[in-house]
Amino acid sequence: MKNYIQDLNKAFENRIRLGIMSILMVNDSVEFSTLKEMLDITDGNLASHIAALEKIEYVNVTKQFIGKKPNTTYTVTKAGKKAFNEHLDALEKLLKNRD
Amino acid sequence: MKNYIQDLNKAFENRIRLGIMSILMVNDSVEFSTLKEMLDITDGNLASHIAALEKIEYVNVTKQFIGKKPNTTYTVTKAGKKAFNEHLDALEKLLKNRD
DNA sequence: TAGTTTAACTTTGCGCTACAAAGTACTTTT
DNA sequence: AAAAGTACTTTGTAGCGCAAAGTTAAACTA
Repeated sequence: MKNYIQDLNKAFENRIRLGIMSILMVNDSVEFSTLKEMLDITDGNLASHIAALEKIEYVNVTKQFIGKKPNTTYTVTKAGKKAFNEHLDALEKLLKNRD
Repeated sequence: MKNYIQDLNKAFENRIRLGIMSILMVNDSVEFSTLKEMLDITDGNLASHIAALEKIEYVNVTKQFIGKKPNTTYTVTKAGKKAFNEHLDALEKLLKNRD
């Protein structure tokens, strides 16, 4: 049996980061507040997980003003998409393995 | 968007426990040493993860002697199978979600 | 214009987790 | 008698996850 466990990405082990990525993969751009609501977590917690994904360059941040309000949106980077897809492939193989 | 994140099982968040379960799901009974080799981790680490799965009754342990050697084998319980399948369902839904 | 609110953080602090390494118990092999 | 094998348990450390509180800057509010 090949060891697909090694191919799982540590960055996506946490459920919240898994959630962030799965949302960003199917939405071009998502706001901080939207993510916060979807995931139902505290803003601090979200910020720290996003920061982790930003640091490894899986997620891009865009800060702007919409009207008078600050607005932060996130997108997944090319590297992030690749890494996430590889993670899903590894997951799939791991779980379908029947040696 | 329904929050499938909540349906993910904390017990399976760790990659090693995910690996243990995925192996036990498709093999009736697996030895300690086999698991250790397949997962390529230290025996202490494996023992502690197995202990966690045992404690919540997702895994059964059987100790016996084969010839002169002690032999410990593990099987997944009914509850373990159910929990793992539910976890996989949640994963699938989370990742396929396109709202 | 002082005080409150909103958005998006950052910092703090604590409890929990993961892991390697070392120690243990019992047995077998040398 | 000593070494090795099986399956742990214990120890110690570093890191993580999270809520809560603190921060910044701009914007309404009285």
